[in-house]
Amino acid sequence: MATTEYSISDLAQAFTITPRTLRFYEMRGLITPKRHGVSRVYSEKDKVRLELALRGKRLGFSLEEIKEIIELYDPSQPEDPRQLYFLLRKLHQKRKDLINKFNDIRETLNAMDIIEERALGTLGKRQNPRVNQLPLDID
Amino acid sequence: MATTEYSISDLAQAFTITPRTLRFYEMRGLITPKRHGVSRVYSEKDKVRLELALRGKRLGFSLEEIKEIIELYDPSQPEDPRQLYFLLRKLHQKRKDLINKFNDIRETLNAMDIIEERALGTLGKRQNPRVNQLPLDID
DNA sequence: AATAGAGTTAACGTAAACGTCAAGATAAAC
DNA sequence: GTTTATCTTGACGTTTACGTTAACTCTATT
Repeated sequence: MATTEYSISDLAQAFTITPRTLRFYEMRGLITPKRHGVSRVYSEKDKVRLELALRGKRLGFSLEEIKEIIELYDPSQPEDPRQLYFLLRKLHQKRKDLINKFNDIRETLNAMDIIEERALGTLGKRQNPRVNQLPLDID
Repeated sequence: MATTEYSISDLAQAFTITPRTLRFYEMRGLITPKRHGVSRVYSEKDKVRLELALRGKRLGFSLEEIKEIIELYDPSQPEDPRQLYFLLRKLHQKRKDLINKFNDIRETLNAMDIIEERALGTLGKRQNPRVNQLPLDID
């Protein structure tokens, strides 16, 4: 397996962010690439963490919250059951956060449906109500 | 009907924000309460707009984006069909934004499921996989 | 050997979204 | 009629999440 590695500008281009963002995320402890001499070398795992970070950002999480979420993904499984239980509790907490956001989305979409119907009504048109508001493959 | 009205601190307490936030949102054009003398008086409609704003904030929208969303809700229906079509296009755009966020949530939840299963596996437990990750009353 | 290209740290700048005084107006309560 | 509470408008401060030079280093050519 060809353990792929990336330079800072590789990742920056791939995700249309700037190198500065990657250095900043590193400063905040989100990603910690190894170094080749002084230059940063990003692994596939680092890339995954970056993806997670950017998803979190799109959802409005702070970098601190994102760091907590990312740390859940750490494949270095702890042996200590207490740490595992701690992980599970954190997991459930973050799941709640996400479900709350999901509900916010749903309510906003519902309200938008009403607006659309009203607008369509004013336009004198008619159409099948409440369709395609969410992708249907929810699970 | 008892057209309910609210003071700035009424709304602040109700939503656990500060008056400063309400004044700031007004400055940015999100809410425009009428005045009793010099004091702000918030209507039921203003309250609704505030709820929308806070939902948008929880989802990570900027105040500018939130303003756009809120304006969609304006019950003063335009007569001009071109404006209505414009409204409909905007509506679809915002829906897309929301659906993107929804997909981000779903992917994060899926990844969390995997982590949980791994942790439970390490704990030597077993359980019904992939349940209760989202509220079931999606529509 | 000089030049270009990509990387580095350090430091200051900035936009967004408020927080935090300060100083005054106003209305209600005593 | 004066304290008390609540409001107002500035105006400056703060945190987050980067942007933007600046000054250097290090290979990699040419």
